[in-house]
Amino acid sequence: MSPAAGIVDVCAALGDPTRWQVLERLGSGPASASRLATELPVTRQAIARHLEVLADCGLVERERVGREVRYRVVGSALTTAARRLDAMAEAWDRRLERLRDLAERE
Amino acid sequence: MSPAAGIVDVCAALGDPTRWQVLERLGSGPASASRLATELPVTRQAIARHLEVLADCGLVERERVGREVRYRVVGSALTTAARRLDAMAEAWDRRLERLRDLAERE
DNA sequence: TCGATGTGCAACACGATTGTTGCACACAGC
DNA sequence: GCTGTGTGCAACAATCGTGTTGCACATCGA
Repeated sequence: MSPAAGIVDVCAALGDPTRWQVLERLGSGPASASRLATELPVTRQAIARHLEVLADCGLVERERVGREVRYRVVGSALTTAARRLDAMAEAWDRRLERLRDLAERE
Repeated sequence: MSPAAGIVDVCAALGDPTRWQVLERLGSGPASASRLATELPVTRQAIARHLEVLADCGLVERERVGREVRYRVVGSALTTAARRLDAMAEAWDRRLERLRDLAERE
């Protein structure tokens, strides 16, 4: 149960401000890379790479619509990540509290 | 309610495998940078910087014990981050579902 | 057919990260 | 006082990440 696999990649993806801008924009409705580029202060190519990162770790989904590629947020991926983090926090808290109890018993 | 402040930094901190090793080790009990360096395959200085990153976003706490500095995991910080992510995921899901309903009504 | 729009790929610049080594300093214990 | 251990700081190398420009190609629509 060590690294919980993809959680590191998800966190790395969420560790960039521009990707948060992309995600929050997609949270209000699907859009293509070109569309996003008109609304955010970065070029389409930069956004395309951010979208690739987000898609690689499952935070967004691609969907071809004619000649354009539309991206949508995958809320469940974020929910899963949140649950994993919460479970780890709880486990750590329990272990440390047990240590504290042991120390105080002597 | 845009970037939720420190969540980006927390995620960035969690986006590095070595920092996960440090966190998981600290999850089994507090330790100093030198101690961690003997258990992980990186130098003390590298670990010290990772600990600084983790401390800056509240994921670990420093505590001086004599001449050494002990670090402990702060589970509540991780829990807070998890709750924020979960809340965002839920908000996005709700908004997208409302969009879907609107589209299907016409 | 032709132009406009959307995408894909490559090269490049630049700063940030990550890791190292080396040295200086503080302090606990002999 | 001296040695060992823990910390702090600085310099350095190498890689990665982010963003840019430029160009080629596909496709929708007039």
